[in-house]
Amino acid sequence: MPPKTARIPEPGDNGRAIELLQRHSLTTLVQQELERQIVDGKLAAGTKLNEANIAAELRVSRGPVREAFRALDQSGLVRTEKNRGVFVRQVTLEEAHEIYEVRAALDELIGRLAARRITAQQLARLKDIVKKMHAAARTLDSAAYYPLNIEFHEVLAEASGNAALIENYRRVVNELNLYRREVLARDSKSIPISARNHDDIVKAVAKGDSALAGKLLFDHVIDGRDRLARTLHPETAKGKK
Amino acid sequence: MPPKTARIPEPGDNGRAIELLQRHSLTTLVQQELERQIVDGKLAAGTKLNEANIAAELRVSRGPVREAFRALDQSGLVRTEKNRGVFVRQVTLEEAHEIYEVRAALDELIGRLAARRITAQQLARLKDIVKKMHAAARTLDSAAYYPLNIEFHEVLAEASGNAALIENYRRVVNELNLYRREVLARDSKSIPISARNHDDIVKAVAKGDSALAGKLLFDHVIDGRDRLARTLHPETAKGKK
DNA sequence: CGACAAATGATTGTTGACAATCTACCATAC
DNA sequence: GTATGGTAGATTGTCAACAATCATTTGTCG
Repeated sequence: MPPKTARIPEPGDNGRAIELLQRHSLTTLVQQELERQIVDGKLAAGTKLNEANIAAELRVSRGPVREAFRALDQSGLVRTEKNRGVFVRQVTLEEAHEIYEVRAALDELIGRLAARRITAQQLARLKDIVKKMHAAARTLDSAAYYPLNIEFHEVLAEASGNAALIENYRRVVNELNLYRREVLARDSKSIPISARNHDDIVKAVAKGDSALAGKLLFDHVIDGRDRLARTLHPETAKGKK
Repeated sequence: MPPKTARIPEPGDNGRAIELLQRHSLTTLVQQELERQIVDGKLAAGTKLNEANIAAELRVSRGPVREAFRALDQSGLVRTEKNRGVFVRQVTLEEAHEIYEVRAALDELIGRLAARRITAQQLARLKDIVKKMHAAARTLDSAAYYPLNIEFHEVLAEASGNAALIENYRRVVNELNLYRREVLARDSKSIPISARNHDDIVKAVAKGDSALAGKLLFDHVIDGRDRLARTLHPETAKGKK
């Protein structure tokens, strides 16, 4: 009589690789590739995406490309015009203004939850990132600062322990990248301010002060938005309520 | 050199109807139809969606159906398993718990913004809805109360004046409908509490008290979540922090 | 010379067919 | 009787061809 030979493939198996290959269809691969190129800025905002060309480049037929377009449309990275094609989404100043508010609300929740749930390991990572941030701030090195900023908020989001929140946060940040990309380097003056903000946020989270961490993050995002807006349009910014 | 003959069709045209027909491709129509059926509950959570069957029912080929699936997948209404098909998404208790928190954060922002920007007309609509709510609450008529509740929050969202926020709000609420649908009628006891909440919210918005309106809405959503959770799982709820 | 109209080329929208994969059932061996 | 292996049917993944629509150019008329 054979004993229970229920074979559960242990993780670390090569079954891991098999599973990945099985889950990825051409549609998802095309989607990921296009998303990468858009977020990285290799496909500039407003660029027209030609189905046939992309299909030829990626060596697939138009079907998977079209399906990937629908997914990207829904996630806000491209906009579709019937019989005209799909274009990398242009985010106007007004839209970005609105999206920043949404991000602020999400980040506020991230702060509140992270203050309660963050692990010692995650907190150590944050402190390490902040340390590097101050180094970059001293030389106003925006090229070094920018990825640190991304990473800081990403770690914080993960520390919230809320998968739905993380997902929404990432989508919104992706949309904002479409707006922010072109104007990154211009805003080096505000780096020291931003770096100090992160200091305070880490302290609040470390203390477990949920309300304070939330409020600091909300204000941090809104301040960043307004600094960026002033950098882009110095004349119109001051009168804005 | 292209002569700038930018022809702008004036609004109020009959071009309005034409424009709608021009914008809707089969893919978008299929997407809207499926979304309607899912949110209405005609397609129960977990249902397998057969490409060929749906294509036959809607008298289109499989292509547009597949594209609609990708869009619905990205918006969280269905989940896709490679070579197995797409299924109406099942939202577990834990996921719903998380999504409710995201909704609470979005609603908090809605409250803050609406308190500043709401028009007299919108405020009148809210008061009218609340009046009807109290009528439904007196008889614990959950069938009448539910659509009023939807409408109340929809009007409030529009009053926020933030298109990106409204969009995110609707997506999250759509996801929650997948969870809430099955258990609506059970929770009639908490209707009076919910109705009083709406009273307070309207007052805060009318006063223009941004912070209070936000806090009331946040708590309102979280309270609703917890009441629903207690109704579903009376035993596990009390120990929850 | 400029404006309108028709035709041409390019691109998207849709469809049906083929290939790959999974599910269910049945036969066979122990 | 249970378990293993294989086969048949159904379903999804991908592709290429056809139809519809849009953009551009060319030609004609005023």
